[in-house]
Amino acid sequence: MMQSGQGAPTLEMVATRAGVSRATVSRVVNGSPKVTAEVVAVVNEAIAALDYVPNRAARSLASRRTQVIALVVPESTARVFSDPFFASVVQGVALELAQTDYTLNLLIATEADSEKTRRYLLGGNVDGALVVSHHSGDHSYTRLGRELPIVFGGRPMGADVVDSTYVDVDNVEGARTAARHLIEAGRTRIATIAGRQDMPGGVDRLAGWRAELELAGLPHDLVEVGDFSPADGAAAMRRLLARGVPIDGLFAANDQMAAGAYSVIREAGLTIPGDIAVVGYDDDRYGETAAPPLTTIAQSPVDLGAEMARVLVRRLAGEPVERVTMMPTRLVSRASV
Amino acid sequence: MMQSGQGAPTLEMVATRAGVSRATVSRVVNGSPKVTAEVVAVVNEAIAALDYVPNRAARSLASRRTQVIALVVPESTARVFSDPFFASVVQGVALELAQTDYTLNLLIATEADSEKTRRYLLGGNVDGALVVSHHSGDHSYTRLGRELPIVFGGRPMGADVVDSTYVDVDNVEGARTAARHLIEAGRTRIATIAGRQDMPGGVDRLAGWRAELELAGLPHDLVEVGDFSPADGAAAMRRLLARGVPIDGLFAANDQMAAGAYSVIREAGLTIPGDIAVVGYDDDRYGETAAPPLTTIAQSPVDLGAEMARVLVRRLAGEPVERVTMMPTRLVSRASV
DNA sequence: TTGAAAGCGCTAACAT
DNA sequence: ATGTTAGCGCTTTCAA
Repeated sequence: MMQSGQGAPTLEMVATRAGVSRATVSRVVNGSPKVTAEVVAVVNEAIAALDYVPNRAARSLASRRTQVIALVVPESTARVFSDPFFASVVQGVALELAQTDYTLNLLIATEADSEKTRRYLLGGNVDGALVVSHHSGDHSYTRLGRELPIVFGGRPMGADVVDSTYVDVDNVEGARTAARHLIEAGRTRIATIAGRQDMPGGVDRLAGWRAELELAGLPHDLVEVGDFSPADGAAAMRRLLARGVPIDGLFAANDQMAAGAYSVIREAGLTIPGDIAVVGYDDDRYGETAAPPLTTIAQSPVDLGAEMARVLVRRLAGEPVERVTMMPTRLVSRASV
Repeated sequence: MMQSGQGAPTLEMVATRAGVSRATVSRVVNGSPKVTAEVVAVVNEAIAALDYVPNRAARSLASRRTQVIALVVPESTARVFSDPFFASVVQGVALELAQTDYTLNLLIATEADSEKTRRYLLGGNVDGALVVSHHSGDHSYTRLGRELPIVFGGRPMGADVVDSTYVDVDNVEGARTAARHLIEAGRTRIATIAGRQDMPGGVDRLAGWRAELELAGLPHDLVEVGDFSPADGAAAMRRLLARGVPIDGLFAANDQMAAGAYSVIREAGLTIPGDIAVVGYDDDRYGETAAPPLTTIAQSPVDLGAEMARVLVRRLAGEPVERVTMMPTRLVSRASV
């Protein structure tokens, strides 16, 4: 099935054909500066003629570098993997890494064999790792940061946060913007459907909402928590309405929960934004066609992923990197406010 | 923890500690049947004691197998990567592969350097590849099937289809089920918002819808095509309504377009299912909380991904595999019909 | 059933 | 600036 000739051409074959030593070919392949331009040309010609591609395994074995970066998605996150946010982060990482010499190793880390994942990562199989959105529970990955270069996506929650490198969307600022928008629209009884409080995004968005309401001297006790799913958003909205107190504004910690809230608001015979103005978070594609179109806080998960990859690659190259990178958010104003 | 002094423990260290040769340790690690149970035990003890993890590069170099499977997502697909369907397929693949000795190499293949991708795949970097949903345009991958074991996700559209191995959801049957459901509900003027006709899913779902209407002796000319996005679904619905002919049933080729159609139907002052009964496809999480909840055709993209991985792994193991595997679909009946 | 020995294709000192 | 020479850690005949 695999043969197109007699096996792949080796560096040695290139050397022979170019009339130089293997070491020289290796230098050319790795872009060493100390090779004559003429020699480089001859070698490259031979490489092209033979359609030579370096053997990763051999290269890795000899150099003790794998050129592999693992993208670890904890299973708990994978459960909401169908959430476009995570999918896009993965996409961003893949696209960025494609520009480099690194290969992407996608790992769904089930909690069952987290030890296996640990072993794998520390077993010299990868040069570094990218870990997306993990909860306060799995400190294992924050710990790993001491033995393997790791860049987290989203602020890690744990004891070792102080010396972890991470890239995050500015959840606090995004939530403040959302709350401010509601306040500027004249709303005074603003509720929020917060996200899981064991996830940084859940905590930070709630904190931002609260901070802005406090600043405006408005009450900030209309809080219900959901798990980021539409169904839970609907349930939270139901609880909010059941409190029997008036509500004229709502900030949902993500668009999926906002979608759930929409249906409950409608069921209750209330209008959006007439009775309740709504702001979501994430700007996933459904908000656009919702009725009314959802005002939301946009971030670019693809950019987040790409930035994580960039930071790790720079760090692997020995360059100094900032420990924290914040990705900006922006308000997408539509008809729900 | 880590052995003092040098880096990771090597097979040789295990051999020394267990008092056997490196060859024997290798056999144990690879599960060779011809090693005494006692020896196996001793070796495994040493492995555990040293926290030994085989070095992939060395293993790969010596065995001439990479133990790497590439998951290729054409960029055109990645654009709709935020579509939960693809994200879930990726998840399924990752979970399945985690059960094996294979490593997942995720590749977003940009059309710009498709040649680079080709080289990479044929350069001995992977043992096999999984390719998801590609269009009629990129025959490159169907061709690759001759030189590298490949399993496609979704029926490949191209000249070499006949000798490609693929796993697909049964789009034709799913669409027939949707149409039948609408017919059984007494609808007689059933329209469809078909998906892109350069994608197998688009073609097959349209064909299934048409076949079922023909069978029932109903007209099947109410067709508009969308690109699977909510926005395009809305546009298609607008065109359908603009025809000025009565419509009492709608089959959307995916839930995202159904979501778009919903908003247009509402805008037009029509009710669901009163005026128009709607059936979607994919059962993504929004359908549940739509108003009214969307009746749809469910497939399991995670299972699809897992099955693709399973088929490829079996094939790499030299076992005979079925060229075509069809994953079942099922009707999820909610309030939109 | 086990061991000895010869590489797998490449990089990295160290020489020249 | 280029070549020589050892390995990197493992699998795999081939013998014993």
